[in-house]
Amino acid sequence: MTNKEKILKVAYKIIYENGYNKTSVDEIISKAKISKSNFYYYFKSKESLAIAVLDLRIEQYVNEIINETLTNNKLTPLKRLESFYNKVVKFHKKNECKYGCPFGNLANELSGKNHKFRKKLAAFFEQWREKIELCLKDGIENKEFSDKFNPKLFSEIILAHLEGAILISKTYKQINPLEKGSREIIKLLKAA
Amino acid sequence: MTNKEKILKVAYKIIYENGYNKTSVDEIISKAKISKSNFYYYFKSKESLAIAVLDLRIEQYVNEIINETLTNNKLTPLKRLESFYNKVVKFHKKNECKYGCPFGNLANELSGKNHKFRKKLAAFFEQWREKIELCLKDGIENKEFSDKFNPKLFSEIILAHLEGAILISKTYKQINPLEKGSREIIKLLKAA
DNA sequence: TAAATAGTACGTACTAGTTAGTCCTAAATC
DNA sequence: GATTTAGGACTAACTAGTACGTACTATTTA
Repeated sequence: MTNKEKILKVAYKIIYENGYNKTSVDEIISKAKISKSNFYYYFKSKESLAIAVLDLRIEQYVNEIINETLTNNKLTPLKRLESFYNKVVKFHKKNECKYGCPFGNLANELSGKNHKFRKKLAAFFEQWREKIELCLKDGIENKEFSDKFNPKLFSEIILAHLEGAILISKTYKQINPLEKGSREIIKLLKAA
Repeated sequence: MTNKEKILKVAYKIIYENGYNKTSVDEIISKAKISKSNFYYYFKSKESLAIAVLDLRIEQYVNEIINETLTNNKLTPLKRLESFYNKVVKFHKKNECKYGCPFGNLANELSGKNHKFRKKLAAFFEQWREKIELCLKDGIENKEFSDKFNPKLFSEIILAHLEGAILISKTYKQINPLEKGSREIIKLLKAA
């Protein structure tokens, strides 16, 4: 692993667990076991590192979560949505709900003050929502989902609910709000 | 206004707008125009001030928002929920969606690392959810809402959706996700 | 030989919190 | 009635620590 990769790997974890502001360059270089000059050889600032880390996370999330579930046309739309929720629930269970959503956290912390982060996160949320919308459309078409839902509006609700449920699960330190809430939403979609 | 009240007033605003970690005692005393020693005369730490501010916010939110809308039995359950959403939407419109939910923000920032804040926020969320649940129950009883919804489960969804929608509205800098999402949820509840 | 890496000391800014003491009022004492 | 005392409200100056980022020298590696 190159030193640049080490930095990214360490920062990827710390920024998620502690947030951007609470992550220090000193902590990153100490955990990555590299020198500070080496850090600034690869990244011109803490912010530019965090942007790189966010890009990485988005890329991985799209490849490993979204493309495997929501846009996986080996599955029926219902199964896509179920497997999506299952993956998300599994992830947060593994973390004991401690850390919240990697994107929601940054959006909350930074989007009020930092335009760069805000725009990147807004674009990602929108991309994500579109995948949900497509899944809903397909599901309505093949009659797995009730046709009384407006796919665009309901995709917004699903995404917002997901972000809120992850936050509340983190606050309660219980998976229930996320797990039961998502199950209920699927039930709702199926109901005719 | 006493100096203690000045501190609370200034901190109330700054902590909401900038978060706990990004709010410094120096900024508070500078804006409140008091000395640092005077600050520590009234509050033993920055944290204890923030707890006091949170208590104040919860009290005000219960009195001015929840009791005026969700548990206002001069209104029908449907009107209660509608007026609740209207107040929330109005609040965030006024802020240009910039600052998010005062409680969600703190939950996001602190509940992973600070037990005191986490417990207080979890208790408040639960209290809030119960009011929504009651409103739903009443609405099902008087047939304004469809009886196919489990009030407890759906109150969890409403609260989670609200928190998520506020966050996404903040990220997009647009009221749409919150405003249209909440309207859609009410439509859903009414549908038979 | 040029890119990559280490080490380390700094500079500047900011942070939470402390110290030691002043000012003033009101009650207690002589 | 004059003097002492107690204590609440308040202040300026300071401490000790952390943060990001830079400077500079020196070594390793491809």
